This record gives sequence, C-alpha cells and structure tokens, in this order.
Amino acid sequence: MTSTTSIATWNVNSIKARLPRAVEWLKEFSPDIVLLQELKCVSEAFPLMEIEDLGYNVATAGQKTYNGVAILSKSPIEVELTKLPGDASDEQARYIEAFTAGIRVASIYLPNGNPTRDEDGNDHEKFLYKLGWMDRLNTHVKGLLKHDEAIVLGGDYNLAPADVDVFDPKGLADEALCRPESRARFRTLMNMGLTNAIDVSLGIGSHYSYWDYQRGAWNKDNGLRIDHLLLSPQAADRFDEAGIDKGPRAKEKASDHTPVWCTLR
DNA sequence: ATGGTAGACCCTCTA
Repeated sequence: MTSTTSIATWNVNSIKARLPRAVEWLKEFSPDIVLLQELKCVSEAFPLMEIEDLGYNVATAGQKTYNGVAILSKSPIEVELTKLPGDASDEQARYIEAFTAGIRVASIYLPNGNPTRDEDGNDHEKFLYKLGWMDRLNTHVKGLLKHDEAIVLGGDYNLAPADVDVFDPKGLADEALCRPESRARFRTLMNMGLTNAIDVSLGIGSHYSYWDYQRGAWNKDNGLRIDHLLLSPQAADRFDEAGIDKGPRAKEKASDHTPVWCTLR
C-alpha cells in the first residue's frame, strides 16, 4: 500500500529498439503509471510479455513505422479513447486515454509540425496539421475538465512553452516547436486551469527533456523542454513532486527523450 | 563546413 501514485511520460523512439533500456528503467524506477510515445510499431508487435512480467497492465494504440502511444499501469486499465476526437480521417496513432488507479490519464504524441513552410513560403501542411491537432486537443480537454476529476495529460507535446525552454531560442524561433501559433494554442490549453508539474517542482529554468541525436546535443546540453505532465485542478490538489530523470538519456542506445515524472498523493 | 544521428524498412520518410 503506497501513499502516492507515480506517473511518468517517456517518448521511447521505438519500443522494440528501446526494450532493454525501458525494462531496466521500469525495474529501477517502477512508476505506477507510464505514458509512452513513439512506439513505432503496431499494437500486435508491442513486447507485451516483457512489460507484463514487470507487473504492468498495458493499453496501446499502435501504428506501423510511425507514432504509436501506450499506457502502462500497475492497476487495471479501462480504455476510454484510442484516438483524439474531432477528425475521423486522422489515421495517426497519437492519443490514448484511460482510467487507471482512480485517475484519468492520456498519453499524447502531439505532431512535430516541421517543416513550417512549403517551397512557396506558405504554411506547410505538416504545420497546419499540428495546429489543427492542437485545436482538437483543446476542444477535447475543455470537455474533460467539466468532469471535475483528477486528470493527468502527459506526453511529447513537441512544444517548448517559452524561450527559456530552448537552448537556442533565436536559432530555433521558426521551428514548429517554438512558433507563436503553436505556443498560443498551448497557452489556451494551460489557461483552462491545468498545472505543468515541472513548473511547480523545478520553477522557471532550462529543464530539458529532449536532446537531438545530432551535433553532440546531449554532451553540449543543447536540449528542449517538450515533454510535459499537465494536471487538472483535482490532480494538482494532490500534487507531491515532479522531476526529469536524465539517466536514460546518458546511456548507450538511448532515446532522444528522457522520462519526466510526477507523484500524486 | 548548408553538415550531423537514429529508427523503420525496402529507399525514403520522420524526427
């Protein structure tokens, strides 16, 4: 019987390629709930036995080659949604929502959105897809918050909320992760009354969760904060602490993201 | 120096 529930989010960049890293981290940290992104495999190919052997129930929304999200929990999982509402034609596996351990959780893999411009200098379709997806997320979350329940919306938001969250704000100003149109939509989401767990525990600072594989970004600490755990008011009332576990990023065969976690009383 | 790395997978796309 534990007095707190620990929840982590981690973009693993292929669950199959990352399985040894994921298993060792789950054994060491043993979060009660884990939100995974970028499985890069169909649900049938998820390494179910290896994860279940660690004491987790598993719910997945997979896709071949790209995207794919999952929820792991030591408690039973009741899946609510396996895609974000608002566009029936959207085939990308970027959202799964469930009840577990008395909490509504979602694992979110928000579209990257780059490149932002096409060859004519107009908004690229990938950027417009990101903005549309964020609008859909905001609409959905607005409805969720009417339930007055503990909700944790975690994942790779592909969004750096402010310049302090980016190692080179000027150089990356035109990235979809930093563009004002993206940040405005994220602010709309936060202004619904959500709490960013890392803001509360670590305050304003360069608390990165992602470092590019290229140009020695990890060794130079050229990172971005784009992975977030957002809490509804009822979850924030139970907030205990949060952190970023940089350990997995330093290892061989690492994901380019590292886990972000929080605990609720 | 217009680069570089990683993963899936069939060769180029996504990040």
